[in-house]
Amino acid sequence: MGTSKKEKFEASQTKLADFARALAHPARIAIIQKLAESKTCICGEIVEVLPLAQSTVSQHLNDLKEAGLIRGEVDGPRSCYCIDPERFAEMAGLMKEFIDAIARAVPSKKCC
Amino acid sequence: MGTSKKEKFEASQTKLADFARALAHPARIAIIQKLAESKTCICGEIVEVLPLAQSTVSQHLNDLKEAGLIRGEVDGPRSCYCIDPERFAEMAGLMKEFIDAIARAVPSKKCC
DNA sequence: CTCTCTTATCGTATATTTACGATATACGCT
DNA sequence: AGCGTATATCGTAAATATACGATAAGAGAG
Repeated sequence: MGTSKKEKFEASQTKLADFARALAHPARIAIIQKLAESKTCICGEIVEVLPLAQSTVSQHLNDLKEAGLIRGEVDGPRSCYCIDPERFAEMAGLMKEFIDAIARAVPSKKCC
Repeated sequence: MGTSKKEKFEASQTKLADFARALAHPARIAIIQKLAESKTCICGEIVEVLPLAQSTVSQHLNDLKEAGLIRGEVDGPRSCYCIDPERFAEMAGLMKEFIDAIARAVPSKKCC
């Protein structure tokens, strides 16, 4: 019964959760940071930086691609990954909106 | 070999990943939103809103507690959960910093 | 054409997450 | 003391995530 019941929630909540999920591993955080700071990126540079096997890094890259945060073009021997600016901005907006809404509501309260 | 190697990454990356992990499920997003909008919260109201069993909700609440985002005081039959303002602000700050740093670096680039 | 280099995919092992029902616990009330 | 209500915990099952080595696939060099 360990099936996730994400479809029972509001779309905005699921979308935000998916974004958070994509960031829920330090390797994926590191990958995004690395992609942001370097211009044209190949996978090799990323593998060198991370303390993980090449296949594992490739899997994390694929996770980020499925989440829509990065785009990757396979150019034969070396492939080019880069951040998808529109999608990232969309996700970032959702996250900030969420954070601000909570922060706005919370400080006015005394617990119990 | 499915052991997570989080200890091999930078502390800031791991911390951000942990925060994202806490938000990586729509139920936990919904719980935080509900806690923010209601004053003194008891678990019962949360269980009623979510499409999940009581024990599952309790588990999600515990996840959020372990992440430090909420505090919970067990008051016998009804317990009081509320958002931890300092911790939430800390996490929110980290997340915004990350997002802004990426957003600042990305738009100036043409991919490949 | 073959060799090499780079990245992706497959197969597999283990850990973690998600979920539920059943049970335990803790307090308030009569 | 015993009952009812609300929450937590336990036990368990299934799905997913994490990681690695081995292998495949694809382009360029010789």
